[in-house]
This record gives sequence, structure tokens and C-alpha cells, in this order.
Amino acid sequence: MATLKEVAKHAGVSITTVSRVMNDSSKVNPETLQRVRRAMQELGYQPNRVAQRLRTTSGQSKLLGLIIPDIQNQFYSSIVRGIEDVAYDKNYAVILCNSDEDPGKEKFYLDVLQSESVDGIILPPIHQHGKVVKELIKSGMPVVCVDRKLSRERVDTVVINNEKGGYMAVEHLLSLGHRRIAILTSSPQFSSFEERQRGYEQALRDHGLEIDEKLIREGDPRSSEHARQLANELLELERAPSAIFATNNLMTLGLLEAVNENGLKIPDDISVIGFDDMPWARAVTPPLTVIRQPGYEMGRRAAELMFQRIADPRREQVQIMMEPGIVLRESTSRWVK
Amino acid sequence: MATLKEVAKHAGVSITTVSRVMNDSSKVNPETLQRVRRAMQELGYQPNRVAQRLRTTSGQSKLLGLIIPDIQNQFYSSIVRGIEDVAYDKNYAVILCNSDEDPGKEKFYLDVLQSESVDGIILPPIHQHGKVVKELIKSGMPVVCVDRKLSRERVDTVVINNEKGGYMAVEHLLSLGHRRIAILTSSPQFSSFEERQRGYEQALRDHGLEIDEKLIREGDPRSSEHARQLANELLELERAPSAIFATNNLMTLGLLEAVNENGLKIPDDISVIGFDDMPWARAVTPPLTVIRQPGYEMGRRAAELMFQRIADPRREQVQIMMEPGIVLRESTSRWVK
DNA sequence: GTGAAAGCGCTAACAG
DNA sequence: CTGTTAGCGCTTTCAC
Repeated sequence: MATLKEVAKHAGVSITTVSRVMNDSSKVNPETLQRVRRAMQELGYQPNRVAQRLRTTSGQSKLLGLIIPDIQNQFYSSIVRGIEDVAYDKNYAVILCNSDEDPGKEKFYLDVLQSESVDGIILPPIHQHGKVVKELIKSGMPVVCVDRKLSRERVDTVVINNEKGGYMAVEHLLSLGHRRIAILTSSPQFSSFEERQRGYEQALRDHGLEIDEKLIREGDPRSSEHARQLANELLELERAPSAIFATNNLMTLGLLEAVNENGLKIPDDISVIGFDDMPWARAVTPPLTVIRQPGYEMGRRAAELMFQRIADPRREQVQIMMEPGIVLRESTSRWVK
Repeated sequence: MATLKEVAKHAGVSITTVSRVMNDSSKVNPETLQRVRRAMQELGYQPNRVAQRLRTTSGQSKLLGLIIPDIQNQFYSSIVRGIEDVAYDKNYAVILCNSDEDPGKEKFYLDVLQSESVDGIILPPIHQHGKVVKELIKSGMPVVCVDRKLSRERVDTVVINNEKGGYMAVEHLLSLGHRRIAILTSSPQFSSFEERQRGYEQALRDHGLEIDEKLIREGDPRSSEHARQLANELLELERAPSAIFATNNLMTLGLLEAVNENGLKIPDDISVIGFDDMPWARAVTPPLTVIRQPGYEMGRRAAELMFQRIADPRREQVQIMMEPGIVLRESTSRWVK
């Protein structure tokens, strides 16, 4: 690969001039500019991003770090895609890391990303009270939280209104006549699941129903298998639920399997509502009613916030809360006695 | 972040010694080693990967580049995950890029990755005759192809036996009594689809059937929507197929939608077989028969090849061909007259 | 408008 | 075994 030096020699100027051509070409004599540009062309010059990054203080590394629980979860791959598209427009590349909800891995990757001098880090924090991330923010690294909040911290954040999403799901089921509604949720350490469950409980209370702890099951949000087990337990209950609300896409998958296994028909025997409108949601039979969250758009927004922060590190933090939607399909189309 | 210099000062040694402690600690006096290690601890020292990379010739950047068509395709997210897991074990991070099957983007990212001095690049080439990638290999950059081959090029490669996969799918349908079998495939520029289609044709020929061009539809492999249209066309054919083989997961999704829309029941009215055993394949009703490809494992293998090549750049190229499997489920459970 | 020179944090000869 | 020194390729004062 050609270097600045070679280009300079080829164009008969100093490396400083070439560097200027790359950065603020306004300060260069038009003729010189021409000559340098041609030299770059001819040598197929590509600036060395590593050297650029080493030299520059910050905000110039053209690299973003991204730590997500698992890229195999389609919700996160939508977010990643949204981020990447915005990054591409700005000539940025993205380092992708999977934390598996393991704080150790999160810490490891946080260190790596700092050591790579990325311009900023986008992540759904594994723990809403996580100390490591909070310290990172204090250290001055631009951070944007997406999908999950960091409690009591001033940080740019993009989430959806999870509580409302949970509420909408349950309200819809109630309007259909359901009275025993179960929820497959996850640990309250994740702000998103805690909020969805809160919405579930609120909707029940608002309709004068009591919360039945037996109908609330917490599973590993990364495991459809675990959700399948929990769903099976629910279906075997003496007073089994007539509707089940699964709070993320993987749990929905496990739920569908359990329903299949038990030979139950949706929506005749049981109603099902999922979270996340995945591509397969309308290909299954019957098509699935879901709470939609705009993953791709959330990713885009998060990346935009990041670039704003990089451009102006002392600007006020912004919290974006997007609206969930409900997509009605046949899995909740019939009333159950 | 603490630097070498600070650690050196703190430990009362030269920076060289500290550097040695990081690299080949064998050459350092045990006592000095102790002292330096403690200094690192106390200052929370993290080596600056950017500086390391700038200085080092190659094979030390601890960064891998990855260019895939689209992370939102679950097959690719499995591959990515496999690669990332192996990389993590080796203390490597991964830069992820989406090409959208656009050679321009592929080229752009290839330049970025080179400019980032990554130790190697893993990718499914967009075009099996692609010049850019071939030149990259000649330039000495370690490259591993995964999922798709590069024709007539000596390069480490991990693929599955796509032709066999296509053959198995069709043979299974034939054994069920189907005689009009359609295929949803994609452009032959992608080695994988070309091969799957070849398997399809071979199986038909081996059973004395003629290839009917009307039953072969080429779509955009990234668009379930396009596949849905093509499937609709097939279903409206005067002599409609009694079975359809979709050659990747997104096309399968489009196919299922089309079948639903036409009010057809699987497997009574039509048999369906997909490619890729996605998590949702057994959650749909009826569960879907598919040709399985081990995406995660392919990713792992590709990463392993990469690390071998990085360790020994002149070693003989390896081509790994993995075996597809067929997962029989109800979508092809009944015979059709 | 342009160039010389310093230095980002590190590794790798080369001396001692 | 340890330290001195010279850069990797670039940006950024500071002169001219």
C-alpha cells in the first residue's frame, strides 16, 4: 500500500501538503491540489487508518464499537444493521462483539474497544446498574445505550416504550375475553424485560384482575429451549392459561414449539402473542400477532446519536423512546370462553 | 489510559523491559517481571492495540475482517457467531461489514479492512469470478472464503456440498411420488446457488425426468418478498408443481407466505422443502423439512483456517467441504397424487 | 501556501 | 538480562 511519503514524492510536495489535501483541502493551492490528487489516484493511495488513529486525539478513528448479547438474535441483527448502514454513510467501520449476557465478556470487549481507540461504543447494557459501563462513560468515551437503559445515568439512549408494549399485548388479550393470561419473561436485571412485565401487570390490574405468580415465568432470553420448558409447565398447569404472552422472539419460538407438542391449535385452543415482528412471524400458521419494535430504526437512531455526540461531546444527553406497535394477525383472532 | 512509558516509570525500568514482559517474558529476570507485572496491575495498564498494530508487520493486529452479504440473514449470523467465538478465544476482535451483494460495497470494505491492517479477511465472495478478491489474495492478505467458492483460485475455503444438498432435497420429494418439482433459486454468480440448482437438475435427470424451465425461478436471495412473488407465479401455473424447493432461508419464508395466501395446506396440497434449518423451521405449522447446513460450525472452521494461515502464510491451501443433512419434518410427510 | 520537525504508543534491532 | 534508539504512517504546531 502506498504511503503519504510516496504520494508526496510522486507529486513533488511535502507530506504535510498531502495530509492537508486529505483534511482541509481549502488551504491548498488549487494547482497543487490537482497534482496531489492525481498522484493519489495513480498510486491508488489509501490512508492508513491505524496511523491516523494513533496520531489523532479522538473522534477521528472512523471506528465504532458495538457490544450486543448475541448476533444470532434477529432483533439484535436488525439493530446492528441499522447502525452499520449509518456508519457506512459516514465512512465508519464497526467492530462487533457478542457478550452472551456475560459481564466478563462485556468487560473484556470494553477494554478491547478502548484499546482500539474506537470513537464510541453502542450497547444494550447487560445490567441496568452495571458499574463498568458507568465508569466508561465517566472516562469520557462516547456511549449510546440501545434497547436497554442504564439506570440513573446521563447517557444517550434509544429504547422503545416497553411497558406500553407489554400493556398493549395484555390489553388486546383481555379485550378478546381472556382472563388467565401468562407471561414468559426474563430477569429484571434487563430493563426491557422488567418494563414489559410491568406493563403486563398494570394491564391486569387496570382490569381488576389479580396477578397470579404461577402465570409469570422468567427464562433465559437467549434460549428458546428454556422458554419451551417454561411454556410446557404453563400448559400443564391445573388452571392453564388461555393466552400466553412471550416477551421476546426466541421465547416466542419456544412457546410455539410447546404449543405444537401439546397438540393445541392456535387460536382455537390457546391465543399467543409475541414480541418482535420477525420475518417468520407472518409465515407461520396461523400468522402471529406481535408487538412490533423497530429494531433497524432503533439502530439507526442510536448511530445518529453517537455521531452527534462525537461531533459535540458536551452536548446534552438525549433519551429517545420509540413507540411499539401491535400487529394483529390470526394467532389472537378468536375469542376463547 | 496508562501507557508503556508510565508503567516503565512506575516500575523503575525501561519501556523495552515492559514491552518484553508483554511479549516474551522468558527473557526477563523473574524479579523484574514481578515488579513490572505489579506496576501494570496498579495502573490498570491495557496495551494500545492501535500502536501495536502500526508498529508490527503483520499477524499481530488481533483484528479480523468479515464481509458478509447481510447480517440480517440468519445463516450469516450463525457463521459470524462461529467466527467470533473462535476469535474471542484468541483475543481477536472482528470488524463486521455488510456488502448487500454490492461489489462496490465489497470493494469499499476491502479497502477499509486493508487500511485497518487486519490480520485476515473472511468472506463469501459476491462473485465467484470476482477480480478484486483475487487480487487481494495475490497481494498477500490472508483470505478465507466461506459459504461460497472463488473459482480457479487457490484459497482456503469452507463450503458445504451444495450440489448434494440440492440433490437430497429433490430425491426426497421424488421418493414421495412428486413429479413436478419447482425450485426457487438465485443467480449462478453465487457458487452456492448454482450448485444447489445443479443438484436439483441432476436428481431429476437421474430419475428420467425432464427439466422444465418454467419450474425454475431465480430470485434475489436477500428478498423473501421477491421469492413470494415467484412462488405465486409457480402456484398459478397451468400445470402447477406439487412440491417446491426453496434454496435459502429467506426464499423459504416467501414461499410459505405465498402458500398461505393461496389457501393451500402443507403437506396436503403441496409439499415444501427449505434450505437452512433455522430456529423457526420447527416452530411453524407444519414443521418444515429442510436441508441443514451447519452455519455456526462453518464459521468456526473458517476462523480456524484463518488462524492457521496467519500462523503460517505459506502453508498449502485447504478446501473444507462439509456435508449437508436432511431434516425430515411434516411439510413433506404425505404423498401427493 | 508550504515545509520541517515533533511525536502518538509501541516493537525490534543493536549495544552494552 | 536490560536500556537506547529508530521508526511504523500520520497529524499538527510552528516557522518561513
